[in-house]
Amino acid sequence: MPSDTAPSAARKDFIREMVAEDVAANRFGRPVTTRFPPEPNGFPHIGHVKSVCLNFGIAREYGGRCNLRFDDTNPFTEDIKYVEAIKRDVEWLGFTWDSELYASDYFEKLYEIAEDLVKRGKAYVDSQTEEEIRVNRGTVTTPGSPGPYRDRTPDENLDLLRRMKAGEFPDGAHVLRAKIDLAHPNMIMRDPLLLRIRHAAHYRRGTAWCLYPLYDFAHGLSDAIEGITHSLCTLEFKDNRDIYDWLVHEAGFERPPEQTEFARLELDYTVLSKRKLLKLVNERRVSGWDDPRMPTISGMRRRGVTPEGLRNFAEAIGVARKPARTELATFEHYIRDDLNMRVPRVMAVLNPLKVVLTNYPENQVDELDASYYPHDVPLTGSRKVPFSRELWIERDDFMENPPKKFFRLAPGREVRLRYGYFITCTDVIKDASGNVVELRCTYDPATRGGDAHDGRKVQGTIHWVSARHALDAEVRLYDKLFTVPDPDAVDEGQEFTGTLNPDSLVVVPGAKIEPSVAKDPIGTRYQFERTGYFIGDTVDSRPDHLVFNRTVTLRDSWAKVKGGGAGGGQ
RNA sequence: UGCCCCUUCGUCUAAAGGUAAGACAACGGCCUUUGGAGCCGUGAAUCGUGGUUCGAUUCCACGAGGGGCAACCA
Repeated sequence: MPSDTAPSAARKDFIREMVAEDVAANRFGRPVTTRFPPEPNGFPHIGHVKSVCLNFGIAREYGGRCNLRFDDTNPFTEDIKYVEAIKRDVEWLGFTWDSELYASDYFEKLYEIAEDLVKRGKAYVDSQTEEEIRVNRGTVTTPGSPGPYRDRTPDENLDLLRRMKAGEFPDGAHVLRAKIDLAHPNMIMRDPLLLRIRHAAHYRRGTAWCLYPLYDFAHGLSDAIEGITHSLCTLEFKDNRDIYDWLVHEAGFERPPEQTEFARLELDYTVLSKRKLLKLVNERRVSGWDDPRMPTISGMRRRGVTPEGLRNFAEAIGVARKPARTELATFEHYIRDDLNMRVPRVMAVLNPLKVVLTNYPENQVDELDASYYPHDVPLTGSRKVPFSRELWIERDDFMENPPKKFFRLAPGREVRLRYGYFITCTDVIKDASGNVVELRCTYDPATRGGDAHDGRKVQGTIHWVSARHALDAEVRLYDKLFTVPDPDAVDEGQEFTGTLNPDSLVVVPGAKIEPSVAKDPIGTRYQFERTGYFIGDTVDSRPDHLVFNRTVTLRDSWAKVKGGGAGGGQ
């Protein structure tokens, strides 16, 4: 194992502390074994990243194993396409599972355990309606009461159970319940349901099997069957731990897994419930599960986020028992931090303003050297960028009446064109309604490459592209999907979709980009100098119609100086 | 209203009875052919009240606040 994956002595989270102690004591008598247990009913998202990094990370750090197990116990909601998405995304994140397993493969084993429970009087077949079961469970403040079927004999229960399995009864006619205590202070323990009848097509089991285990019955026992040592799950399963322990004990497992709960990820301006994400997809609020605005792994991948950036983020936020909400700035920081060190810089003008260099020869073209990386990124490489008499610059980089701290182009002012020449604005051309439509500038031939050999200073450096050589591009500027930090916290009767951000996607159809990108494969990541990080869209970009997605903006300290809104963009 | 869990800078996470630390964010400066990056610096927290102790963020009690649980979902 490489030393850099070894658990560091300091700053271990409470789960790693526990695992380290268990390893030292050889508590389980087997290697550390964890699992990532998604239900295949949706695409995995940034919240799953936290869990994946935790489970696979711990297995790697302690020389153990981590399984990928699909908790596929509900035929109504699950689909093979989600299995495929989950596998692809976990691999893309950089993890390899030791075994690929399915709870649906344990249905027979689970059934055997169910028969055993019945024979020992620990479980019974209940034939109340769903409504009756709910009513007789009581409430948080009042105890439940036993239903009329609770005292059926083991023989009677066994007969019924076998006939349930044989498919003799319709959905909902009977359920198998653990016989524990209808007045238990923990609601979960009030005779929890174990098996229910579902005459439905399961994506793996087809229609041959009709007895589906519920989460509580399937999860802990699946863990135990697989020899899991540390079963890590989110806080809302804390109360379920009682039934987890009860079942693995009743099933007779030696040194069963131990469940430990941690706080799930909550991210500002983001929704992470699969139900809500599905709704966004179904109602076409987004283009699909992989819409770059989605917090799904596939959406973030299409947006240009890297696996390393995601992993660094997951490590940075840590793991604890306190429910916690992370600021978007934290996420963006780790994404930028990773991109900064790896992607080439190119020049693209999103909102073009024409510049004519009046002292530059009409048909001359200069090929300028431009490094792909700034001085402080330890990567090398460069390309040639064509320079000519007519250029595009960013409209925001010119102001006719600039305020005090504006360092860019203005009438009479000199700026540096990145990797090009110093230019000075001599004339401002306007249309009939007074809009600036073109600038006339002069360039200084002695400043080729951007160096003033006489020691002259300019305050600003701006990006540009040669008008004649520029490629047209569509640029998609993505911003946060919601306008409020906690879109889940809507008033009673309100839909969370009411806080969707109408400007979460701004399409810029007429961007101009330097020609060097034509040779790069679709899906190449760049920094557009002074603008942000972008990626060629893997779905819609074509050589004759380039499309770039903004991954994240650069930090924009000018936006703060200027006042006004900060540079947007998750 | 019953049971359970949680509470440390604005945010996230450390400190296992002994100087409250780091990251993100903020602010100031330096540097800069990206108003990027980097570097340096500043401000910023133990929910409250008691108790145990030489000493409490840590242990205990009570209170307050937040969260979870009453699906044939997971």
